[in-house]
Amino acid sequence: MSATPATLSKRDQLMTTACRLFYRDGYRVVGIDTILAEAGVAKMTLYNHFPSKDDLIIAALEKRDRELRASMVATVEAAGRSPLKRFLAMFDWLEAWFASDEFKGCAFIRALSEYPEPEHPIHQTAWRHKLAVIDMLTELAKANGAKDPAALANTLSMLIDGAIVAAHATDSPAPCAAARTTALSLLKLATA
Amino acid sequence: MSATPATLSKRDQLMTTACRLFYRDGYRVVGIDTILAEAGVAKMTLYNHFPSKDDLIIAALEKRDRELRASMVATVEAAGRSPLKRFLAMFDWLEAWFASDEFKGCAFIRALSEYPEPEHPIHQTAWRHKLAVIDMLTELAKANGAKDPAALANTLSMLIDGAIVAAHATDSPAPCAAARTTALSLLKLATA
DNA sequence: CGCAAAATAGACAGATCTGTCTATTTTCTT
DNA sequence: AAGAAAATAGACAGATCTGTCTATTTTGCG
Repeated sequence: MSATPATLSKRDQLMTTACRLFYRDGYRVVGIDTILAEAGVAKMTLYNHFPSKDDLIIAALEKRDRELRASMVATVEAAGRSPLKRFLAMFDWLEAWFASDEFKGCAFIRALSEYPEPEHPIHQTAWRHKLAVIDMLTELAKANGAKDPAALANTLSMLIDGAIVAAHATDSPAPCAAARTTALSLLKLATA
Repeated sequence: MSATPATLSKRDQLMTTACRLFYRDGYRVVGIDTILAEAGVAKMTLYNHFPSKDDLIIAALEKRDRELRASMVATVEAAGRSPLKRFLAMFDWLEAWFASDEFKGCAFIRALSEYPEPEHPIHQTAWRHKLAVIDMLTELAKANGAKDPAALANTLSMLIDGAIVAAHATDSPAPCAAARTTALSLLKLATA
């Protein structure tokens, strides 16, 4: 059994920096050398851990997926036991994210955009994140008594993605309010 | 007054090819030389018409904006005078687009994604297209008696953007149906 | 301590990119 | 037909990119 190293492993340093730079600037525009310099890691260390830049991008996306969903879950859990409060907590989470300084839209939509071929591994990795979020929304819809939780979750996911795009495009958290109001209306319709 | 040339001007040949390749593959990944070779145009001709690649991208986006909106308007007009039919025609348009072979998501969302800085001219050009579509939706909402047409149009725009992302990610026109159903529900709510 | 594994710096290949320049040819207009 | 404007091919600069290789140093572990 391998002991946990006191300092972050080189692999983790690499992924943390890659995650940040890819999200801030883009996937194609950020070069390997920039990440290496900022992470303080040698090039061969990168290529010992990842076969190619694309694999690093995929690892960064998977890392971000884990972190974002853990953060969503934490916010939902903190909202208590009321299904409606838990449902609305997703939009609190969204609003806080939109208002944060680092917000630059959705890393996964942006990955889908930069790698538009459906067969591309990066494209598929990005979509898996959306599916995982839809699963979360389905659970919330179910807990709120929606008649077709999966259908509602799909629609909510679209609404949220549109809000993210609008918030990014306008550099404003305002679209969250419209999304929240609409989501509430749709939830009422789905339980009526 | 300049006579209209029988053949397409070099500028137009360039923009048509650029538009197609940028949409198919992406903005950063497509090089100038590729566009020039495919368009059959010399490099200096490009730089006599456009100061830089970014300006070509902006011109291509503006061209696509004009074409897409003209196509939307044509579909809406062809739907006749019934405000509801005209409203729903937008989703017919969307569905046909999703089902087309060339469909690769929204060129403007993808431009926002590749140029995530809000100050970037390409970012702003892309957002102007979304604003123009929201204007169209506002008119349709008004004609259908929505109490707050602008608010409904904003929400519909988000829903549509989310549907485009989902259709692109899954390479399937299915998300359009959910968007259409939801749009109808929201329209009813907005007029009640 | 001593060895094996991991990480290092840095050169390197080979390709690609945007944008510039020149000298020549084609095209359009009068 | 003549002159002006537009377009051409192609070389070129200078930067950047991913990925490989080597020789050396650092690190972790028994």
